[in-house]
Amino acid sequence: MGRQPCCDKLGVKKGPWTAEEDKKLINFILTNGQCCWRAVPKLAGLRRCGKSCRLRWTNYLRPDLKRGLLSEAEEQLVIDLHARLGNRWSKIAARLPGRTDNEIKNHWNTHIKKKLLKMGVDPVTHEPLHKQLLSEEAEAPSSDASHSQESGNRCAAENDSIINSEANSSSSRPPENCSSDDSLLLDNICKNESLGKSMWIDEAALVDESWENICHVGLPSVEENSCAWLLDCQDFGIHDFGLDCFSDIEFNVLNTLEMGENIN
DNA sequence: AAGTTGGTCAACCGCATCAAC
DNA sequence: TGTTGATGCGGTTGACCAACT
Repeated sequence: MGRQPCCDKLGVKKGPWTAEEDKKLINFILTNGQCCWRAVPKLAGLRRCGKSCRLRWTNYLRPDLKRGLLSEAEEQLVIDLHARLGNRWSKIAARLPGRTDNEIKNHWNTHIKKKLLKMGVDPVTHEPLHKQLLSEEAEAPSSDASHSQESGNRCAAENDSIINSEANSSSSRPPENCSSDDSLLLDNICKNESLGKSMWIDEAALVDESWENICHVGLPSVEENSCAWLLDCQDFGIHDFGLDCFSDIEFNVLNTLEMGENIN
């Protein structure tokens, strides 16, 4: 016998989350921590699938999430990482603090893809389109689509080792074999300190760090990302969760939120 | 003003992998 | 050690909104 099913399909609610459901989920996770998603809906009093709860938390409710469009530097980083990793959005997201795989995937499909096409770059292979046309002409016609996918995967596999070795290195020094594109990227990253830091940090460390902030510190320091954090709080209604670690300033923001909720 | 189209993004679906039994 | 469920991930869908006709 294996485990119990994650949720009985009967009576499970689907569709958009209400503010009330969000509150219940946040309250539960802040109180009990992030464990065993199967049990979360029941314990939190939600008629949702555990999977749905996890998704809602990781993609929308996590306090360390950034909001708004990706910056130029972030976008450039996504493009570079996509060239290395392919469509492995979770890996890419792990290197952009405060961004989710879903968010990056959406941004890629709606913005970056078009941008690259406009620039004459194939968003799948990251090769110039004219160059690709020439190589496709030279190849057998049956190998086109599968080839680009395959080469993308191969590229991703090759780059796994690159990325892993980067991650294992605690130094902020770039890899010695980086291309001119990489150098350009690094310039962008260096302009954005937080990005620069995250670029070389191990993924697990990133996750742990963000969770440490929530569980033990309560809030990031005022200097670091205070605006982003306060904006996040607006989405939460954290004052309802019995946390006493917020300053008056933050409560002012939360009052604003409350007004918004009353409208809903 | 009403209808249509296109863009955006939250959420769902299904598959792969891992781990519990 | 095989089976089965949990979890994570990428792909896809659909609701909502703004721009356009």
